[in-house]
Amino acid sequence: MAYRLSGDEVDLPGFFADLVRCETRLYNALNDRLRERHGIVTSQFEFLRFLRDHPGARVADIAAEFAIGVGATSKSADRLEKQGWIVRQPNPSDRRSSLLALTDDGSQLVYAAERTFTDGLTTLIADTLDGPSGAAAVRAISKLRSVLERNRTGMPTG
Amino acid sequence: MAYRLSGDEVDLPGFFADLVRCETRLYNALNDRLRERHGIVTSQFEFLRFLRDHPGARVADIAAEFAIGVGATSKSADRLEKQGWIVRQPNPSDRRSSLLALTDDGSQLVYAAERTFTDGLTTLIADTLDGPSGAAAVRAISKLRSVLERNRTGMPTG
DNA sequence: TCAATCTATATGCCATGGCATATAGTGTAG
DNA sequence: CTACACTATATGCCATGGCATATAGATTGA
Repeated sequence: MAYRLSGDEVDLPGFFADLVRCETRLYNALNDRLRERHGIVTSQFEFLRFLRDHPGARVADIAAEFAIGVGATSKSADRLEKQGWIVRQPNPSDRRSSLLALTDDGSQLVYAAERTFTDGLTTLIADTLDGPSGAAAVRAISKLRSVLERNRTGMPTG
Repeated sequence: MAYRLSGDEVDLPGFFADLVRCETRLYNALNDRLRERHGIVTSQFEFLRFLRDHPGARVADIAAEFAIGVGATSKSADRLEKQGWIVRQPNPSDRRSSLLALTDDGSQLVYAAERTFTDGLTTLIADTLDGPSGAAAVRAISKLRSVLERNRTGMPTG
């Protein structure tokens, strides 16, 4: 009996290990599919999809969303820009930053990759998350994310 | 209504995003604590802890556990060996491989770091996973991991 | 036994991210 | 208006992991 919570006991290290293993394997599996069919990996798909849903986002906005550093985000944007999928547009209200936006190519890529991504995810985990206990898990992870974001947990320095 | 599962609907892309965000932020936050107090990061702690719990594991065993490539695992072992935390012992039954084991220093490190790790995790997520819905989530993630491992989902090539 | 094949690991090259730092631009107190 | 602090991004160096390949050792079939 390692932990005493109010009424339920949870093996937190075990839960963390499971969470990380799931994330790693799903990321790897989706990378394979996206790389083969679209020449991108999952992190790039997520970046492009965020930009589709938040046009004009700045580097700092993307760093905050994914909890990675602004330096890494800037370099990631460089690579996507070099591929012709995004552009940096001047920010009229602050010349230190740029507004990022998808190009037409980038937009088409996101929509095509989104099908691959969603289909892959469905194949990989839909059955397992089926039923009320799966739905409960989905809600609990969503709540955990909210708490971590509210507390600004795990934001990299740079 | 994006997906129809038997009785429940789950936003799989949303779930995946939440899962990845939680993993990233928890990993980052634990990295901060472990780096400051012990000079290691979470992936190294997990490697060392696995070796404590599975003495004599080979590189391939560790790669399978963490769903990373054997090349990456070999290099990770190099670094831990250089720090004096693990040793490669000759494998009497197969001279291609080595049996990995903790040194005394490595063993002490694991035990000290384990306290930091567990305490950090408790601070970060125990409250949020409290109660029956948290316990349900823990079970569901555990089940998801089992399914992914059984299917050998997302094992890297090399 | 021995060639062919398979296996376990190591290594090289590349991509990515963290952290530290540099630089340009912004805001502010006086 | 100007010095000073602050902010947003870019860049350099390092660590890590993926993938391809190399190599030593094991295994197998004739």
